Amino acid sequence: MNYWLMKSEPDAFSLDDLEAVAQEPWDGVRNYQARNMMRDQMQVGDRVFFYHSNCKVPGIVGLAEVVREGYPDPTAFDPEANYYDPKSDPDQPRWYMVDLTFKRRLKRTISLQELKEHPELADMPLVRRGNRLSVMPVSAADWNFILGLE
DNA sequence: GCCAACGTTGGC
DNA sequence: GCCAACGTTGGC
Repeated sequence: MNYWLMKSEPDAFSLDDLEAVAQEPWDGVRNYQARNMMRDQMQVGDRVFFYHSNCKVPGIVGLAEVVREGYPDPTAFDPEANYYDPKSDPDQPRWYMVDLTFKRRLKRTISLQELKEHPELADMPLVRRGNRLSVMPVSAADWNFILGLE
């Protein structure tokens, strides 16, 4: 089993939104590194930190789980969709996604600021300057350490 | 293949 | 709203 952190802007899709649905296709990711992780590495049962970005207090707000492994993102083929990519061919899809489900909300938000205060987490891509990946791996040690902060 | 221009992300 | 960091695009 692997651990991940996935970012979402709460104005667009929040943890509450995830809780309200049985299963959510994580469509719209248009970054190759993130695509590779979703397509090649994420497995059913993997645990996910759900992170709110671009908001008042950015941080980890809850836990999710992968319930469907990587498959082609259909929004890339839809000219009406926000994330339409004419270069993604259904016969050779460029973009992939996974499905997530809500597990639970954290008792409190573990903010980015707080995460940065712990030297134990200094190697996390999340706390590195300029990091923009919306999907990133989390080590088991970091996963457990962060849950211990809750 | 280089790199300038441009668009996006996301913390602050 | 600002702007630094980064990815992508496209001319050459």
